[in-house]
Amino acid sequence: MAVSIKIKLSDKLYLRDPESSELGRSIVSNSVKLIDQLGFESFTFKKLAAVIHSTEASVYRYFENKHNLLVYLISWYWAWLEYVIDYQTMNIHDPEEKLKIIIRVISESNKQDPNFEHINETLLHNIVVAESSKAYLTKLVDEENKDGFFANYKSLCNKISKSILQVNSEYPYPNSLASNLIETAQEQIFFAKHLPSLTDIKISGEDYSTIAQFLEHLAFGLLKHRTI
Amino acid sequence: MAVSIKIKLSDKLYLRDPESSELGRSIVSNSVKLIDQLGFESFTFKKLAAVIHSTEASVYRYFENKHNLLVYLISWYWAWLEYVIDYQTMNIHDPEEKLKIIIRVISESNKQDPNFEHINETLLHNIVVAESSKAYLTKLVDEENKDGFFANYKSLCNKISKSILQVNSEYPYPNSLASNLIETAQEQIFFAKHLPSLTDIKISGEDYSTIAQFLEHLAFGLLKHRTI
DNA sequence: TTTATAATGATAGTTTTACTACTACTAATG
DNA sequence: CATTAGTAGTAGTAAAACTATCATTATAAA
Repeated sequence: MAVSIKIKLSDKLYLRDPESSELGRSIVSNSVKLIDQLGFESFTFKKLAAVIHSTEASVYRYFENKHNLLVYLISWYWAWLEYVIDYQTMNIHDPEEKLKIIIRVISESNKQDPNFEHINETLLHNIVVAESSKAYLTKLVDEENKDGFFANYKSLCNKISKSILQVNSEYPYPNSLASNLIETAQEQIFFAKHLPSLTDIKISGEDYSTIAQFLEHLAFGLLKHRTI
Repeated sequence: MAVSIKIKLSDKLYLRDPESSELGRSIVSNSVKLIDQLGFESFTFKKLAAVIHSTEASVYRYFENKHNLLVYLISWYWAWLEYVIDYQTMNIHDPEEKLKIIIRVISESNKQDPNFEHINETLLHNIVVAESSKAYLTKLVDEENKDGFFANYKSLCNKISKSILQVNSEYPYPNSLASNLIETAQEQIFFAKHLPSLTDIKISGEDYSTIAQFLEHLAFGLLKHRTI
C-alpha cells in the first residue's frame, strides 16, 4: 500500500489514541461490529473485551466510557464523509452538481472503503442511522461540546452549508438546511426500515438512492423555489 | 371542573393504567419532572420512588421498565398534540391556514394545558426535544411497533400527512414531509439551545415562533414551489 | 545489552442499576 | 364479614459500569 490515509480525531474523545496500537484498532473495529449487532444499549465493554480476547480494564484505558466510544465512532464517520465529499467534488465547479454529489454521499455512504481496512463502513453506517443522535442527546452536551466532541459533525455541516450558499447566496437557512439534510437522511432510512408508514420512501437492499432523491427534492425545492 | 378530558393510551404501554390511581398519576407526573432534571440516562425508578415516597417495586407494577415509561410519556405528548390540533383547527376549512396552525402547534406546544393538571407540558416538551427519538431508536423497534408503541406518533403523522395533501394533492412525499416536520421541530430546537452553529434559528426564552417560521418555509416551499 | 518505561493482562473489588420474589398490611367491594 | 385488589416493605440477584493493584511483556533510550 503506497499511501496510507488516516483519520485523526480530537484527543479529547479518547484516553489513549486507538489508532496508535493493534489493540486500539481492534477495539474500534470490533465495537463497530458489536454495537451494530446488539444495539448501543446492550453493548458493554465486558462483551467487547470477550470478543477481542482482552479485558474490560484494557478497553477502559482507551475510552472513558461507552458513550465516548460511540462519539468517537460517529465522529470518525463524519470525518470520513467529509473526506469522501472532498474527494468526490474535487474539480467540480458547478454549485448544483456539487450539492447533488454531497447529497448522494450523505445518503449512500454505506459502501466499504478500502482505504480503511479495520473499519467496516457498512456496519458503521447502520450505527449512524440507529445511534448517531444519542451522541449529542445527553445532559452533558454543553460540556462535551466545549471539549470538541462534535467538531467533526459541525465541520461537515459547515461544508454543506457553504455549498448551499453557492447554489443560492440569498438562502436564509443554510445551516438549518445542512443539518436537516444530514438528520433527515438517517431518520428516513430508519423509518423506511422499521416504521414505513412514517415515510413514502422505499429502500430495497442496500440501495439508498431513493433517500438521495428525497433529499434532492428537499434541498432544490427550497433553494430554487418561486412562490406561486 | 365541568368537563374532564382524559388521554387514553394503548394498554400495551403499561402493566397497570397509571391514570387509574393516585400513585399512578404521581409516577407519571414526577417522572416528567425527574427525567427533565436528570436526563433519561441518569433517571432511575429508585430515584423516582424516593421522590414520590414510594418504592421501586411499586413503580415496576405500573411500568415494565424505564424505557416503556418514556414511550408512555412521549405517546401522551403526541396524543395531546393531536387533541390540540383538532381543537385548534375545528371549523378551519382553508387547507393552508390549517397546515399553518398544525405547524404552530407542533413547534410551540410547550405551554401548560389546564385540562391536565398532573402533567407539566412545558417539562414534557423539553423531554420530547431531548429524548423522543430514543423511544424508537432501539433494537426492539419492530416488536414494540407490533405492540402499538408508536400508534400515537403514527396517528399524528398521518393527520399532518392528510393536511399536506389538502394543500397539494399531487405532492409525492406527504408522509416523509409530515415526519420530517415533527422531527425537525425537535432537532432545530435542540441545536438552537446547545449546538447553535448547526442552525440559523435563534430562540429567545420560551418563544419558539422562529421554529414555526422555519417549518412554514420548509413545508410551503416544497408544496408550492415552481422550479426555475 | 542493559535499563527504564509504557502497555497489557489477570484478578479482584465497589457501587449502582435493573430488576424479581415474597410477605404483610390496608382499603374497598360484594 | 370475607375476599381481594392495591400498595408497602424487605430482601435478594445478576449484570453494568467502573476502579485498583500487581505481574508480565513489549519498546525504546542510554
